[in-house]
Amino acid sequence: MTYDDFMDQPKRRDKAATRAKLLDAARLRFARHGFDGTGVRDIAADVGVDPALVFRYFGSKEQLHEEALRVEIPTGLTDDPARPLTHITDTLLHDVVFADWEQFAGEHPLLVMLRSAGRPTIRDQMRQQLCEGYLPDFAERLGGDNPALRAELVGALLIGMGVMRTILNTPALHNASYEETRTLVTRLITALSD
Amino acid sequence: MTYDDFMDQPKRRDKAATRAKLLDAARLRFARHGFDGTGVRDIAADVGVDPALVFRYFGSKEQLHEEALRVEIPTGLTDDPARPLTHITDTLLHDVVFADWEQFAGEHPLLVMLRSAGRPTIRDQMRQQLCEGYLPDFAERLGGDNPALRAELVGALLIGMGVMRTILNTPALHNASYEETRTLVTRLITALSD
DNA sequence: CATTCTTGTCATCGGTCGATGACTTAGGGG
DNA sequence: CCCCTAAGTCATCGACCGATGACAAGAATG
Repeated sequence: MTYDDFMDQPKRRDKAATRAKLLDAARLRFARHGFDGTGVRDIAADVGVDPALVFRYFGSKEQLHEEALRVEIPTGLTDDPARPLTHITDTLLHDVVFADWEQFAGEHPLLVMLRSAGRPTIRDQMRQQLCEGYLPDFAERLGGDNPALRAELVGALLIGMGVMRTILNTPALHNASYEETRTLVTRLITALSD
Repeated sequence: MTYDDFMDQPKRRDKAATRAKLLDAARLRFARHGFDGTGVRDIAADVGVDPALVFRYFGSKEQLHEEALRVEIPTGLTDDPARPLTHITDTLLHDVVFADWEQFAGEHPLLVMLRSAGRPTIRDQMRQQLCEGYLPDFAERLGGDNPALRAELVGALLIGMGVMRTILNTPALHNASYEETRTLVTRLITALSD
């Protein structure tokens, strides 16, 4: 037992800290088992605290879920209008499909939400993040007729890859390196942006 | 009230018929609200029958779900080895993404399963149908190095389009015609199969 | 009409769920 | 040292869940 563990032993009371711990535990549980598969008692038990605190701090299980899965749209990705689309999709491929989001059990928050897509509120939240956060930047750089549709195809490819790699665990995508996948995806994107 | 309705009135007892009705109702409920969001009481109420019959006929809610969402892999799609991949993806684009599966609330069974992807058994069932039913035929026709990975990219595109169109309801894919989507998808597939 | 098998119903069990409100205890300021 | 506020606990509620087994009623058979 380390010194810090020993200092934590006498259960210091700290609202902000326990709130944060609850959020962390909720992220993991929701990510692994979805909304319906997770109980407030489970989350509270992970933190070692009474389930009633969940409702005191977050109001309801739904609000806890919303706050736990809220994710800031990464800025700085698209602020340079001259940055080519393939660079952006490279980054997204890395962050959405290949990155290890340890706070979300290894998956990107968007994919985590998909696991709870039975709830209409979660579906709406997810569509909003997609349509307002990512797709406009795709469309802006794609050109051609119906750039919105082409942008959604790009989004569909990334979402689908994420689903297959981290939810369904299909073998090829699971074993493929980021590099060899990137070259194929780049080829697809350029084919879409004539 | 028609003559047939009148004949149905005295609740004729017919095991096969009520079993089938339960399966239909289960399909709709599971498709709309997912596994956890559906109760056996709901399904039985749709049919106008006692919930206990679900367990008598199917054993458990899980087995009912499995049987309700079981879907035969369409044969005749890939039995001609000379049939080009783009023809196959055209068909799949039509059947998986654009077709209206009225028995499944308008969605393809694979997408319906995704809504209940919190359950490990359902995930496994879905991966198996994908990896054994569709992807090998893709890989066989794609060529290049790592055809399995390319095949999974094709699958990812279709799955992602289905998710965005019928689960998230993104506007462009929802409003796009099958034809204009098909030309874009064809371009993507050919770019992948050099 | 009586018997018998099948189809459907009823009551209920044990458990889990989200949520509430009253209670206890820790800890810092007077 | 006491006291008051805030952090955490406890008991419990009402609803719903999947599942079981005993029972009633319809249909087939003689």
